[in-house]
Amino acid sequence: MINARMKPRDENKARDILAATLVEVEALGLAGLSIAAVARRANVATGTVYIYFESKEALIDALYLATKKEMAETIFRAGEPGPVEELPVRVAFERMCLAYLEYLVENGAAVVFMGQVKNSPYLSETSKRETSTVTKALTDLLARGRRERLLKDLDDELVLAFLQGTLREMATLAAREPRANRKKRLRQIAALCWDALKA
Amino acid sequence: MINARMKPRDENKARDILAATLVEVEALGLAGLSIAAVARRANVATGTVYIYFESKEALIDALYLATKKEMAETIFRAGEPGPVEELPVRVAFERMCLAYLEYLVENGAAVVFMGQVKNSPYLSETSKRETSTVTKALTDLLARGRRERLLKDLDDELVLAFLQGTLREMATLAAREPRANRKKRLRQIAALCWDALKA
Amino acid sequence: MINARMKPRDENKARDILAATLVEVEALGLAGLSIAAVARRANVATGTVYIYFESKEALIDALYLATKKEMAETIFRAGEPGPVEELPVRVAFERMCLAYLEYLVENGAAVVFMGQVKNSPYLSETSKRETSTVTKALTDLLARGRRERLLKDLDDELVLAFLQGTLREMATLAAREPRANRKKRLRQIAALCWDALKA
Amino acid sequence: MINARMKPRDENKARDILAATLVEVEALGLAGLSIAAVARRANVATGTVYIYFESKEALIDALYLATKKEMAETIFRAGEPGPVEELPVRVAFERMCLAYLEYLVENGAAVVFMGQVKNSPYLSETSKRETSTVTKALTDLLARGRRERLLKDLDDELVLAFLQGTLREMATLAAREPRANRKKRLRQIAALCWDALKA
DNA sequence: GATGAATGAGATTTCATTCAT
DNA sequence: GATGAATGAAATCTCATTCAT
Repeated sequence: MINARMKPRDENKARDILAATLVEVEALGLAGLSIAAVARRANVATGTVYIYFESKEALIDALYLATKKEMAETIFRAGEPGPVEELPVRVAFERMCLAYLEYLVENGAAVVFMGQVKNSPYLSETSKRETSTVTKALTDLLARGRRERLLKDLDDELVLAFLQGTLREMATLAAREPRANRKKRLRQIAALCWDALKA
Repeated sequence: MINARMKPRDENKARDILAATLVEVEALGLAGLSIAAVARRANVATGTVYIYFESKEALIDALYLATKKEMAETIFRAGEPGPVEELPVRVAFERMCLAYLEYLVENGAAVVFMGQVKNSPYLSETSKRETSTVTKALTDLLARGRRERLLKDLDDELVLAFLQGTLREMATLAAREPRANRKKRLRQIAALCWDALKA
Repeated sequence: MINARMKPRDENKARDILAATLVEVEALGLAGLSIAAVARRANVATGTVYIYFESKEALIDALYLATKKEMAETIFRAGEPGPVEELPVRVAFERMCLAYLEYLVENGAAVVFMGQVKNSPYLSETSKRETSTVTKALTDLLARGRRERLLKDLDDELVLAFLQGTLREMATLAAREPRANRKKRLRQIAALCWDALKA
Repeated sequence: MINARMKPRDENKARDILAATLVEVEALGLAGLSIAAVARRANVATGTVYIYFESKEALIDALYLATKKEMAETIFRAGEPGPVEELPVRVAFERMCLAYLEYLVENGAAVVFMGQVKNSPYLSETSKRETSTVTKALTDLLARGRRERLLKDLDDELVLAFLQGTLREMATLAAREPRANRKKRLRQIAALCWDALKA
């Protein structure tokens, strides 16, 4: 028996719409985003978008949360297999940096989207606050690094902002590079970050 | 005697409109920008905006170029008084970082604007390409640093992206800090950058 | 089954909008034409006009072509039933004149519209050139008339311009006449034209 | 002593503005007419137009009356030197037709303007009614022609409309013709008109 | 649920007219 | 009188959202 008010069942369609939104924002920016274009790219009718998302704002909000979560999980999974806590700090740090960089390079659209969405009138206050609990893996590592006198004694907030800014910008650069050089380039970047933060 | 072919009689008005645009974009993002709101904030009639700028696109383009130029000049002036070429590399580097950071902290709106405008449908290709010639002061310094074996042997492009991303992100952080701590915090950041790049 | 790529579902609506445009232009001229007024008269929302016609220019262009086609077909059908080629030249000529005159009298709005639209900034060059192939019926008749030494030896272009100008102007006059006199008046006009052109 | 409320003294400027209006309407139609463009073409400032004409409507109205008057005078002067009344009807008729045709050929812009202005929202009712008293020369001639049994017994109104429509349309045609052929072509047209109207 | 035509509020842009210089 | 920047009402056009099918 299916409840008439149940959530729409076709979860693929919601995914298609979110993906289409990402591509559109990458191409034209948030200011150039129209629901009609999203629907066209997702191969659904305009009205269908409103079955899965209450409004344009809700759509953007949902994409924001989804992207944020995916980013965090990417870093988180960088420790696996095998618990991060047992690796030497430097190795774990480099793994995480590389995982995040690779994610950013492969997902340029996500980078653009997150950049656009901040300071836009669309993002709800709730979503802005929503801090991923998954960054915990990283802050734990930083704490350990400080304890072991390997890292400078800096606020988490500062370090996170540093990594955020650096990696995002440099991933954009690396994405333009030929595939062959890329691995080397990413390692270079990770080394840069370590040098910046090491005691 | 004013040239009959020049439209703007009052250069202040163009400035007012550009300034109003910056404030509006900071508040509502590029997607929330309306010419009516800009005009209201600049204390002119809607139509007046079109006397100074051909279209919304042209307005944004002009603001982009103006902001880019101002940013570059800020770094450039950091060497003065006294030619940068005679300072030790490390001192000159720190001066430039601090000058840029201070500019970014004081001009959060500009940071937001530049972030929004990239990947927007408004920016003309010409403006995107327009590279400030003023970054030369910085690249000269980097070259000197490499020659003196003080800096890592990295592409200018990579280093510029690194500084760009790091400083922008961290300036945003610093802007939220109480005025008292700020100076110290900015120095911390500049040190971070040096450590990242030093040989 | 309707092609997914075709926009107008309701062909009547396109017709309504075209008709409303004609009425508006008759009343206020092309210079007084506003899309809002057209929409109001056609009983649709302003936005709906843009579903059926890309722009104001496209709407006017479409109306121009439709009107031109209708005019040509009116003359063309004057020969039916029974092929024009078998009628005496004079009879066929008079039939065509009368048919065209009657059309013009009944469709004063079309006359006004065509007069306004020429030399307007709205008409595309393509549409201006688009010459109805249907005038062939008339030029065939003129050729036969010349062969039979019934008509003066004049360029088709000159004769067509003569009929065009004369009939349009006089139809406007006839339209103001009481219905009772009209038939007689139209015959008078057709006779005038024959006298002008006969050898 | 000059009255402060006197009419503007520079009559040339008024003429320039009227002439500029004519050219603009010929190029873009009445719907494409803007005061700014008129001013630009007349080499005056926008505001200056309003010194000589109360409003856009008044400007168009004035141009309408001026053009109408000029047209009538052209026909009128065709009889001179020497009173039309003493010439044979046919000769006088041809002279008038040719004079009018030549005027129309030389003044294509006036033809376009008059066509556009009819059925426009700009023309005042007063101006529409204003019938030139100068057409009297022509109607006198027509009356004489009828008395002498040279012309068909038709209403003046009908004949005037006939000539109006025919000559205007054919002048447009003749204007496109090389100068050399033109004289011959105009005679052809005048002959056509005579044949149409002769008894 | 899915569709896409229809809606109309609101955005951009134009332009007749005014007014300070 | 002459100028052209400034005005703001009104036009064109867009697009988030709704709704009949």
